[in-house]
Amino acid sequence: MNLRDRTRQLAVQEILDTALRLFTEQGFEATTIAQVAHEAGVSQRTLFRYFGTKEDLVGGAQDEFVALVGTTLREQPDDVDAWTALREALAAALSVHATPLDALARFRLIHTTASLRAAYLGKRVRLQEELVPLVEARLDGSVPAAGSATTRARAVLGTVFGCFDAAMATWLDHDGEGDLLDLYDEAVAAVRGARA
Amino acid sequence: MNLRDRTRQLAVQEILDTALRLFTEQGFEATTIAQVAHEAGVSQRTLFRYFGTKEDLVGGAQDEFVALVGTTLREQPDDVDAWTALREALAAALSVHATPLDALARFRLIHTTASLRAAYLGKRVRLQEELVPLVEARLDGSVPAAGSATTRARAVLGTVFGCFDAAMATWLDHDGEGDLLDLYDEAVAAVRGARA
DNA sequence: CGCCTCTGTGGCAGCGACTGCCAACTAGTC
DNA sequence: GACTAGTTGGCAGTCGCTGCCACAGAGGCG
Repeated sequence: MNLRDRTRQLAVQEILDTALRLFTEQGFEATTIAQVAHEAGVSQRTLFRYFGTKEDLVGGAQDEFVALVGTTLREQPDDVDAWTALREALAAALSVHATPLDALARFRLIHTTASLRAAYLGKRVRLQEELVPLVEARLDGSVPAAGSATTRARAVLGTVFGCFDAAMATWLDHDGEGDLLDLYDEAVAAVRGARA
Repeated sequence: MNLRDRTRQLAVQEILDTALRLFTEQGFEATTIAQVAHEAGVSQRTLFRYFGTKEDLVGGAQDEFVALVGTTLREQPDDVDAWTALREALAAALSVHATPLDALARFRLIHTTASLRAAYLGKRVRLQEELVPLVEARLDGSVPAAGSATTRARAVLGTVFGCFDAAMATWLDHDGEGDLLDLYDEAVAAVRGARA
């Protein structure tokens, strides 16, 4: 790896750390880009070259999350149904967070800041649309169903992510105690009923 | 009603019409607030006094929608279960749109513009949180369920709105043909199975 | 080792959304 | 008809974000 690449990676990490620190200390809105750039030791212009928007300073990890859901879903065997495959994808994506404590801080920041939450939701919606064909291929064909396959796939995706949000909200309410995936299972069970 | 109030209402309508026209003609991002204000015959400052953000120029109807879902849900008889009550609330909220054509244009604009979509999703998430206690009171208590009532209520809400999004996406794909509520029923059926 | 090239960086000016402040105006009141 | 109070508009300023250009330093070459 080049010297250039190494220094750049160092700068990126420094920016991310500084940003998360300042955002949690004094709030997202109250922190200016100029402040983050200055304290991280880079120019404002460079900061915007690395991260396109202020929200990306927090949501960078979310991009990995989104990407991982997609790749994991693709890797599932063909005979796994949509619900199971999506659950596996969420589980895999959640495992990227090194420490749950870091995840808690980051998720809470996103959850409590309007603009961050909006940015996150926007990315998620885009992910959902990407996954539609993948889910469509896994729909249970044994039971004749009404409506187009696309609508049904979208409904499954909306439900999965809706239940994931429900689990996340409760998880944050309880300060990250308990397993997020267990809460997700509870949420899905509440909607679909207990099944094998 | 005062003369003041009347002229103000007139100005508001003029601004809304101008905004929707310009947004659909040349796109949301490509249209500046200055342009809308000028063509509507008011100052920029006044425009921002009426509408806090650029997104509100489109999403104003969404606010009614959101409010109507809440009030309708509250008005449902106590013995109506959560799913049915929420369906009724959505149906009532959808009926506010005078012409489906206007609704189509507005929904499509929101659906295809990233920032508008993010703003809409943010508002909806807030609505969901408001509705949690109302749904919680309507959860089916006849079957013992795992997990906290709050989580289950959030899951139901997430699913309902997730399915609504699925229906909306398909509805927009088909240029607004068919009944949105029928599509919603299809989506819910795909998730929960056909029930009485 | 010295030179050259080329990528990456920083500064600057500028745009657009949005806000606070103040002055001018005018609808409502007595 | 004058006074008051709420409305409006303009101005300046902040903040996120972008295009442009000059410069420095890293990587490749003889």
